[in-house]
Amino acid sequence: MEAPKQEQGEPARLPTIKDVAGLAGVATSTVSRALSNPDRVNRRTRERIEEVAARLNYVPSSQARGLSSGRTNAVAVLVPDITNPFYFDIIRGTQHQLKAAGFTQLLVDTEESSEMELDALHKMRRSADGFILAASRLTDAELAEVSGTQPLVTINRASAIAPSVVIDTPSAIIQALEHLASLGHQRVCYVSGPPTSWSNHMRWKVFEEESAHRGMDAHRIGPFVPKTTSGAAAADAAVRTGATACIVFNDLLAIGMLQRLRERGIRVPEDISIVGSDDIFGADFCNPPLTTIASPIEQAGRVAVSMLLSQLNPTPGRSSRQLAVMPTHLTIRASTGPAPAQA
Amino acid sequence: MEAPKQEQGEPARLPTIKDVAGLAGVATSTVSRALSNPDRVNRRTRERIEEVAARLNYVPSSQARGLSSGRTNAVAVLVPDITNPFYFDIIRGTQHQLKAAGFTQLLVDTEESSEMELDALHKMRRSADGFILAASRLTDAELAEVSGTQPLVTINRASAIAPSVVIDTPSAIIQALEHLASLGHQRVCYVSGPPTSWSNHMRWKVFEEESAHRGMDAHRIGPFVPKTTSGAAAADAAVRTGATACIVFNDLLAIGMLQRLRERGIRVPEDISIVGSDDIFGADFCNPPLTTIASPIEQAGRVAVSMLLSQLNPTPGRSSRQLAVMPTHLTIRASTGPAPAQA
DNA sequence: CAACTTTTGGCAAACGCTTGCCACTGATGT
DNA sequence: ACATCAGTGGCAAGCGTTTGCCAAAAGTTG
Repeated sequence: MEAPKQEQGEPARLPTIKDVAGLAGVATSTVSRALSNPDRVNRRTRERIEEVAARLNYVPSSQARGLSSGRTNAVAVLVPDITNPFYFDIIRGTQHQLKAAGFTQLLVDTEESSEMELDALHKMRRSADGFILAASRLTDAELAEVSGTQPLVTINRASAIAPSVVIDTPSAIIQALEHLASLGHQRVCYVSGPPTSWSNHMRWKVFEEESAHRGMDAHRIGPFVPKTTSGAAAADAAVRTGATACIVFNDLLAIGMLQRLRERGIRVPEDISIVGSDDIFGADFCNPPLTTIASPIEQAGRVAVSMLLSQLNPTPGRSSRQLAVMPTHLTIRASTGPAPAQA
Repeated sequence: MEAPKQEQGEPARLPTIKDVAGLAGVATSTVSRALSNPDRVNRRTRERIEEVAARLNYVPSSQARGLSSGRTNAVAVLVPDITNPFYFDIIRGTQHQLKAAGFTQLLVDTEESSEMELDALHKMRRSADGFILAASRLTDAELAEVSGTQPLVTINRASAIAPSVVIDTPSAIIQALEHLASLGHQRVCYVSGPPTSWSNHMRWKVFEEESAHRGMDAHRIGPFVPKTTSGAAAADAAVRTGATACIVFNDLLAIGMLQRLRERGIRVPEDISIVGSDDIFGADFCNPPLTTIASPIEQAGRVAVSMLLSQLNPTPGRSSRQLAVMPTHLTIRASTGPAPAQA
């Protein structure tokens, strides 16, 4: 494949603010202001400058801009696992909102590791104006330290320390248990995810309390890596508890369980009911379609961006919001059904 | 939520190369070289500098670096639809490889629009060293123009113009038709995707040729927006052609069709066989699991990055590769089966 | 019309780094 | 002993913006 390398004859130097200034007959400072601070300059001048800029196809260098202004117009979004559809939804949300605000999104996969998370936070502190931490794996202390240094907002990780947007887990778990109770389930099991996950912790806590409150028999298994591949182990463990219904840390794991149960000939929902969480892509068309705790994840991403941005340039009047709670609702599909008759 | 705003007392100016130079007793230029061009400096000096840098927790400003060196160490990845799992796989691949090479990934959603694509290409030409265009919607002319200006590689869009990595579509379609033929299908249908998609174009071309070659009766329907929501229309149209088997532009659409067919009580594969394309997340657990044309998409992303990087700093010896073809294979699951007996 | 106050635009100093060029030091070759 | 040279390190000129400060111009007021 020796395709001809087409070389550019002209190095085609990109036009700079200087070129614009020259052609418009003003100083570079005026061009700078005309473009980023329009009121600071006479309308006529501004229009002339804009015209020249457009003609030259001028695009300011974000590098230079960042260097002199101290702002980068970029926000880093840190997710534990870029592979997980759940985060895709968040990424979609942040991407959308950031773009709307003229910001660039820097996507980072922290691979479920708090070290990588800290490292990224540190390495990028110069290249991003702020951070969005999705499902942070940081300890409270670490979070506090980082939060003191740079603007950030967390998703699915509440703390008094940093602004955060969280899913209304308690309500979700309660809804799910209510649903299961109404189907006659008595022996229920929580299938847990990563031990470092705050939301996993929350879910179990509420699960435990609420099932006790309803006089249900609560089990817990795990932790499991929240991937479909861990579903087999989770399914086997779940069956072993004798529970007739499971609430699973997330849909990925739940879908994996579904597959395993099917392999083992255990019918869902006739033999065991499964409730997932997050309503990710695929939850509606797996087999059987998954009953799951749905929440507006993409919107969570958007809200997080809004909170971050209002933190970046604070409106003197009102202080920016410190906590946003996203509503949840149970989406009932075919993976939950009446509890099997007593054996 | 009036949480106390914790203000930083000390502005905590980040250490610069100057600070490091000061403490190490050398000039900034030496620090710069020690850090980015280690051989240019004495080992002892370098070690001292490194020690100081580590102690100060120094991180070079990518902005300043970029400004003076002309390189940004960032690559922009443009995808038509960030919502589509297919691109997630690509993004995963590029992300992984870029990170390994110390590059930052700038993710852009072009929303299936060639205008947005061109715009991004233009606006970001200063902030990225190169571009990866996944399933570009650009015309040949546009692509040629852009390619002349900045380093880029395309994925799933071959052209003599720019380096590209493509999926081996012909082989894939042939395999699929072979599979269908061996199941006794005679009347087959191609369900097409976006008209601006090069790969869609290719698939149909090969489909047409190969089915003619095999004496099969080839139909074509569409174009459809490649999302599950278009599946219903596609399914209805497909049924109407009387075809007993469909090859579908992508899995998203195929999964949507599966759902619709199920609703209509048309059995897959007993009444009609469906072959998807891409083997995205979900293709293995939908109902029925989808027979699909699988290819190493994530790897395609990685290869694209490699090609781009070798284009960025060319090795004098060998010219960088202009085309990479990713192998494909048919993953047979449960959505294809013997053709129904003649009506 | 003088004395102010706004508006508007220019000057030049950063911002933090890279890099071409030069100078110095020892080592090597003759 | 002298010229040469590779290895090191410093100087200073950028890179393309923003922005504080100042001055000229234009508008307002009494």
